[in-house]
Amino acid sequence: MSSLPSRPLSRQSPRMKPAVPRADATLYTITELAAEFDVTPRAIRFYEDMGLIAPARAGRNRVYAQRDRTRLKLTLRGKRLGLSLHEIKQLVDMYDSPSDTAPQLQAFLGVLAEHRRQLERQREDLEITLDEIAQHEARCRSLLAAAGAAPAARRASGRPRAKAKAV
Amino acid sequence: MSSLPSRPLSRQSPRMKPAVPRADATLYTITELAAEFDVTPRAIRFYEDMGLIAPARAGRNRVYAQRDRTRLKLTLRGKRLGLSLHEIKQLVDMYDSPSDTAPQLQAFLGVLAEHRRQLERQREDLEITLDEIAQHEARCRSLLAAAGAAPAARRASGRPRAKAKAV
DNA sequence: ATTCACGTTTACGTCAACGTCAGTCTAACC
DNA sequence: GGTTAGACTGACGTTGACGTAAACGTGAAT
Repeated sequence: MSSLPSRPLSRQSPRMKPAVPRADATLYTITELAAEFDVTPRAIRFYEDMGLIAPARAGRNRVYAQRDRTRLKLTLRGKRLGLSLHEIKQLVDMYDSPSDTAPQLQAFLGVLAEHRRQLERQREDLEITLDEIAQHEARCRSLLAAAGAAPAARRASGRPRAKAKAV
Repeated sequence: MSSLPSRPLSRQSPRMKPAVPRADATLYTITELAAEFDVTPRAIRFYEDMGLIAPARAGRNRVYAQRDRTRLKLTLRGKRLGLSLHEIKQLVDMYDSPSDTAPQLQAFLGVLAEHRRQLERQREDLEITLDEIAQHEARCRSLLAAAGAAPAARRASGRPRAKAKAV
């Protein structure tokens, strides 16, 4: 009944550029994707429930094409940015929606602008935080150097060399 | 019983550099901070429960000094970066902990390095996403321009000018 | 024929991060 | 002196994002 190819649903040959580059027909099972992106199948199914992915089916089983893989990738990237699944959906839905009417396009621009504002603020926060972390690291290292040079009780704990280079 | 000054717990004068710049003694109530940072008092109390802030008390009431205000600020910045309150605590705790012993400093460096890795990856994700958003915006605008120029039904909807400049 | 090894659905559990009440206290103002 | 305005302490509710367990199906290997 099912049309699933026996085992190697995804051919192991990694990059086999076809002569005619028609939309890469490589398919994946849910556990393959889960392993590749280091998430649980449960999470992937959950993203499907939330409308983020919509894989095809072979009988009961889910079959993921490149498009689905991409959407999953975008989803996880969004997660790393701290976006909610709802926000992520707003974004990934635009990636492959035709959306031709003017009002729709206007709405899209609105959403995009909002996300851009948020992400740009995040970028500021990020730079500041990374700067501060660098400062703390420098301070720690200089303290370690001072503590490692002064006391009589000197041990070979860790590496002897570590030149603190303040930023 | 309480030593709370009657009303203006926080003097409205914004920047009154004292001749002797001793650690800015300005104090804040919880609602003042809540208003300033646009969060609820409940959230601030929750952060206290999580060990992120530890304001002094005047009787039963919380009194926030500059140090507390700073930690709250750092907390909210961490939130915008998508960090958990636990992660945030790790970071802000380092901001004002003396921590002199070598093992402690080593541990700190480890935590800092980990956070830095995470944030640097996040920065990559951020740049990519912002790029993609810019592309989408450009595409939307060009579509709007094309749709606005062609059809007979032409409206004065929005601004007529908007030159899409692809990245 | 049975046993895996995966995959599926359904349902309930959990954890973080608060929101939302309810009841209380207290300083202040009329 | 009564009331009103903030602040406080529980305690329970909620939402998002899954984890976990149960019960079942199914092709492949032994």
